[in-house]
Amino acid sequence: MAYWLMKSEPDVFGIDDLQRVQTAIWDGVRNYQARNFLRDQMHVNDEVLFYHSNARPAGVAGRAKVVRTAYPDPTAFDPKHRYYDPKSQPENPRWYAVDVAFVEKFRHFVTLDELRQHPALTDLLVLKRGNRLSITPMTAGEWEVIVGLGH
DNA sequence: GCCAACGTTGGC
DNA sequence: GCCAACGTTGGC
Repeated sequence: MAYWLMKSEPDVFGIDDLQRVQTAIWDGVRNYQARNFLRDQMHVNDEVLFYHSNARPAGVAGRAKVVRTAYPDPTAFDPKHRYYDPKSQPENPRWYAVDVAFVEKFRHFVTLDELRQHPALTDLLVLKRGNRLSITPMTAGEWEVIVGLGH
C-alpha cells in the first residue's frame, strides 16, 4: 500500500467531477518522473490525496484510490486531443494512465497554507520550493495527518 | 496577469 | 554532452 498526492486543476477536473462520475481515468501525465511513479509504483488500492492546483486557494480537496494500474494513455494517440503526443505509439507507448475512484470529499478543504503550517509535514514534497511534479509519494504518517486535517 | 522555477528541445 | 531558448507549471 502506497500513498500518493495527485494534482489536478479543478477548472479542468476537480473532486466534484470525480464524485459525480465516481471512477475516472487519470490521463494527461506528460512528465517522465510522474509517469515513472504512475507506471512502476502504483498499485490497486493505493491511497490518493486529490490536490487542487491552480486554484484559490490551492490544497487537498479529498481522497481517491487507485482501481486500475497503469495502461497506455489513450489521449496520447489521439491527434485531436490536447494531450496528443506523436512520439507515443500504441506499439511503444510513452505515456500511461491509471484509473482512480472517488472515496470522499473532505468536510474541510485543507489549504496549502495549512499544510505549510503543520510541523509533521515539513518534508511533504509538494511543499518543496519549485516543485512541479503532478504525482508525488508521501508517507503513511503524512497521509494520516492530512486526512485528519480534512475531517 | 506576473514571474520564478523547472523540464524539454534542438543546434552545435 | 552542453546549454540557450523556449514552453509549462502553479502560487500569488
